[in-house]
Amino acid sequence: MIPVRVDATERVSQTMPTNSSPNFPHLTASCSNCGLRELCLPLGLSADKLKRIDQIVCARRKVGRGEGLYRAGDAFSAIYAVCSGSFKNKLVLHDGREQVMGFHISGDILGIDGIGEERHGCDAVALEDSDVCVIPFARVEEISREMRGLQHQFHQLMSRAIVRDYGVMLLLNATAEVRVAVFLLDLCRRFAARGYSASEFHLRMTREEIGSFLGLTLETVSRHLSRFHETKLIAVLQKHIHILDAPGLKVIAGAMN
Amino acid sequence: MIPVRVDATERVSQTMPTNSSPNFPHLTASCSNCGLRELCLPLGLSADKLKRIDQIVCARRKVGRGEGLYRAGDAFSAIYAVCSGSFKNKLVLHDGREQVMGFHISGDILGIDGIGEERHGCDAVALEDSDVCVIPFARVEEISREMRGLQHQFHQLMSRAIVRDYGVMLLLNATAEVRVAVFLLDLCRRFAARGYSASEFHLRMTREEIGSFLGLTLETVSRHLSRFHETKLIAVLQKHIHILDAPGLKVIAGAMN
DNA sequence: CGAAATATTGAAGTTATTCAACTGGAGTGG
DNA sequence: CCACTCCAGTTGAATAACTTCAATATTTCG
Repeated sequence: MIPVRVDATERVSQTMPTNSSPNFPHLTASCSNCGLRELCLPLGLSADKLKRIDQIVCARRKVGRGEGLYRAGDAFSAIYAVCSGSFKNKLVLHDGREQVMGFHISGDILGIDGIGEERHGCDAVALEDSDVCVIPFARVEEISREMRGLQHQFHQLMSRAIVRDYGVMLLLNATAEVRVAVFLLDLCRRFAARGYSASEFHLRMTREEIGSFLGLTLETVSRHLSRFHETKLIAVLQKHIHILDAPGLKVIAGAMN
Repeated sequence: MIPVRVDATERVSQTMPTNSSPNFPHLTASCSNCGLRELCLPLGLSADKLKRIDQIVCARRKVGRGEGLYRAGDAFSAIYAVCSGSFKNKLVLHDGREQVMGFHISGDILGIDGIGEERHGCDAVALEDSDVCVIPFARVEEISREMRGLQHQFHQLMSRAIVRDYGVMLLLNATAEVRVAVFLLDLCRRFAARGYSASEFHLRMTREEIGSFLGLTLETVSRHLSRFHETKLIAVLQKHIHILDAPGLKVIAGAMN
């Protein structure tokens, strides 16, 4: 099935898909029928193993735009798989400023930062109306003890989160131009992996949130987006982004690693 | 037992301790007798459970100063617990520059970034002659399936690595002065947790390596160390650091979170 | 519709980097 | 043992990059 370009607003606000395209998760809280299984926790598990972990998801939960899924300090009991929509992970600093630690879209797992201290280490806030699968962590550990496939998959998932963080650290030592370029390309890559258009998308986050994540001011983000627009690397219209010259962006981003 | 101030050179070059102080790991590759068990993988496990995981460590390995424990791209098969000495984790960028991702001392676990892709994601290089316990990862998973205590401990360890990375990301958005202050205080804290002096220590890494880690140039690191020296927050003599006014440093560092 | 939030753009100011000169130790070999 | 060299570190001056402050435009949402 060839992924078709779908308007971002349509795409993400559609909570009840009418087909079984891999782009759209079923509403049922069952991994074996979920369109996201190749991106999410069950990645790489065979069909019969999938059946066994269907019981891992305890419930679906809707989170409205701007609502929190969990907050820093909340007792940790479950991790969450994003089914639809998107989230930011953020920290509120002592002076009230907010630091964005990452953005998450469908297929991503949220909340593993809570395991270490038995409470969540940051806030997860929905950037739009979203759905998550609630996965009680005790159940992950329980089934992991019985199924080495799931156990290993979960370990890989945590390890990859660490490697991703390495990437963020690298990013934070690059110039503002490089940071913005890498940010855009990273979004492209993630959308593409989900069958969405990699060349055109809606930013669900504000310039301020992007800036916070990239360690820049919102003005700097805006300026570099404008510059990319001027140099015809992208077309920006508010939150609509159209990638016109991905190779060109990659040249800029390539200055990093 | 009150931790006594030990000269850093003495402390770290001493490979065969003569007592059973918690400061010094025994040479035997057995967790139940290891002085680091409260900092390392076995943290929180009861004595009888400790016995069961004694088999988890496969061997000890010595790594000479400047030698690599593993390199980015190496096939992943084991994680490592630092017994003595210290390491840097680094990435070599396409242009040959080196990016330091972190520093690790005794009790720290190295290599978990390799789980996700089955190969190591960065280089681990000894900053001085060091010893590690080699822990085959297959054995970690195997014993984890049988012992929920170890399983949970390992999950917490990975989760904490992620939270630590959050801290690094925060740090990289702070001013150079704050970064250097936080770096020093973090070293203090980690040394103190191991029973070493928190107020006086030897830096095993160069200014360039500190700068790389903190996202600063070596000159900027040097300048801020000098400024802290001038303002009597610390006394610097080459790689010897004496913390004179930890509260003062904390005030500066506090500007972060 | 109107208020509040978000985004853009310019100018001035601050901070860290770059380039460069110099100092001091550690290690080497005569 | 001393001279030599190399590497690490310090310090200064000029430059570049990002931030801050400010004004204005645009959009979103109640």
